Amino acid sequence: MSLDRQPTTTARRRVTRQDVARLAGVSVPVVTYALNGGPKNVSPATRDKVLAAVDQLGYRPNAAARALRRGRSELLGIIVPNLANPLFAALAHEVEVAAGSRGVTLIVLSASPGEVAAGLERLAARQVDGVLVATPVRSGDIAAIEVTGLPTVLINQPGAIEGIPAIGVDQYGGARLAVDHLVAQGHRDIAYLGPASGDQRRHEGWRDAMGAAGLAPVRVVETPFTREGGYLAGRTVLASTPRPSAVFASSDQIALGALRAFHEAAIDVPGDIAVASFDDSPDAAYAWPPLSSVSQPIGRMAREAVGRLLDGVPADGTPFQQFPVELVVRRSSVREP
Amino acid sequence: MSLDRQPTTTARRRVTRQDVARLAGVSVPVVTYALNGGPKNVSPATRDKVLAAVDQLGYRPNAAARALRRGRSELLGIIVPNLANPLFAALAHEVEVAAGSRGVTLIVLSASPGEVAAGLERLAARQVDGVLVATPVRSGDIAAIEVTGLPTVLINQPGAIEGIPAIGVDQYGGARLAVDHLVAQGHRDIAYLGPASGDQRRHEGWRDAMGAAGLAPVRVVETPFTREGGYLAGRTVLASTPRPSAVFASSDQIALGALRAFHEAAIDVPGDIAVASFDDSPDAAYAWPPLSSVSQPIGRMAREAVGRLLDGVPADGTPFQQFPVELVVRRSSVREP
DNA sequence: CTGAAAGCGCTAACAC
DNA sequence: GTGTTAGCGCTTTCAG
Repeated sequence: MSLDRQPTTTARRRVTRQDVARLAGVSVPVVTYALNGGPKNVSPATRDKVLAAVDQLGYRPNAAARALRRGRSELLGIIVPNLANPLFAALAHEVEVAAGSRGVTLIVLSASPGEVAAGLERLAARQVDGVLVATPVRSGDIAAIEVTGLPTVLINQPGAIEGIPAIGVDQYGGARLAVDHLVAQGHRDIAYLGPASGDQRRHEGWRDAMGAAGLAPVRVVETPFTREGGYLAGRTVLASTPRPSAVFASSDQIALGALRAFHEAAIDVPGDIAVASFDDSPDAAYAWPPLSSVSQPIGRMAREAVGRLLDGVPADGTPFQQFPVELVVRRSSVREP
Repeated sequence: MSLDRQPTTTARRRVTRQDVARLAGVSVPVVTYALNGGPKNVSPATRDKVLAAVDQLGYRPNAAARALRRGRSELLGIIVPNLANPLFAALAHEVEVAAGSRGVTLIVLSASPGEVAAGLERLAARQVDGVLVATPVRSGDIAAIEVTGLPTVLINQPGAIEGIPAIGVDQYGGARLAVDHLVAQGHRDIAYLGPASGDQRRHEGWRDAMGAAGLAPVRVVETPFTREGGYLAGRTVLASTPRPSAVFASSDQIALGALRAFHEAAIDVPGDIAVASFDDSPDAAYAWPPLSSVSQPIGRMAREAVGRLLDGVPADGTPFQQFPVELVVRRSSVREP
């Protein structure tokens, strides 16, 4: 008899729509209508009563129940290679903000290229409404995307793959921009630091920019997109004879690593070696010297991706939605910035 | 009559335990038992049948339904001030990995100090099993933590607050470590760069280290924990007369900004000004010169936090679980590293 | 404008 | 070892 007492001031345990309905003196569905602006209208008076009850009880709707019933979770997932990489941290941050402003919550998953499919499975089980994949996908992952049936947008990839929509920049054009700039600074011997096999548009951009300037694209130092890799690549560059007068690093992380190698060897940048790179991640401006880098409009891309995932792909949408890049010139590539 | 046909090879739309049970020729609960190692045992033969059916249909359990039923979501939340800050990116990454290895998924929320309570509400609505709060909490947030009733662990805070358990390092001791080191290098005039009002243990550590060395702790340049703030603080330091011979930056981000200001003014580090800082975030080692910094065992703290959230606080646990810090000495504070 | 009833997919008693 | 039953909290027909 004392079991179903309802406290009048504060909530004790889990408060449900039941409790709110009881306190407001209405039925459960009416609470839904009032709260959701639901499928039905509610008289202002009832609405106020409900809202008051919600307030008084500290009622908080149960997202799991709602997701189960509606089949949508208001959850978005993002798969990144590594959140500790400033570029992906910035991307995740922008996506989180964009999603949050629409009442949607973000799940972050770290997954290296081999783990993308597994990540998609986990997100699908979570009933997310859509997924943003920033880890480079392999062919097997495309199958996983299709199997899960999740709305998916690729980002930070060379382009759309087998019909999966993608958002990104013209990586080839961006790389040419950077290398053209180095050429314009008078450099004739420009090394490429980065991945060189597979679908590497930045590598191709370097190669063609060199070719277009009548230069031989022969200096390639292969390295993954990491600071550590960049450091080793930088040392390799220093060990080569003759030393190139400039390097194009295919990511800021690589450039940062190379910069460290150059500093340790007391090589002046840009005096002895000029450096340009790609991504313009937040740390590029605070490197020393500040890095000239090809900037991607991460914020805009994040908002667009969230929009596409939540509102559906525009019917007339091209599979690959391309955003403009811009070369931000800083000290690392010019004497007088 | 053709409506309930079940495809024999691949799943078409949403596959449920129903479908699996039907195909395996068992009842629904048995599927649960087999999949979960459930409350009941299942004969190996049945188990195999079930697993085969799961495989064949591409069945994926619905996490929303499970969460609704069990009252646990296998979801953890983390609230950070800004994911774009490398320290918090590293923290979130470690937490994600630790959670993932236990089958738990991570929700990331960016929230500045004023938004923590709102973030907690959102996470509570999501039925998360626990929350890690890395954004500095204010008194009002404690109430929110209590109202939501969520298992919460504070991290990156001065200590436990009003009984909310916390994980972290001895910020005061870490700061003293860094400043003592600068003193040992012969510096007598060491400026403090960072927040100085409120509960700022790092500031106190600097002050007391100075006092212990018989030096006057008079040089304070207030700045928030950002690169931009550090840059301005660095310029302020350069404008002061006489110029201090060393600075203790209360975070790496501040140090990075100051470093930039010093470079722009062609001030040699550590020759003209030595620098030491706090956090040892991933970018500290790749700054130039590499930053001497007080290192926090982020990975260990992340794993511990996840453990506490998932397994409950050990009964004998102290409210503030302290991890050791370590000063990593790099070039920024010594002539010969 | 409001209410009664059904069910989303899963798990946990409780039988058999 | 396996099946039956009930219900988590919410939304949605469908009646009134």
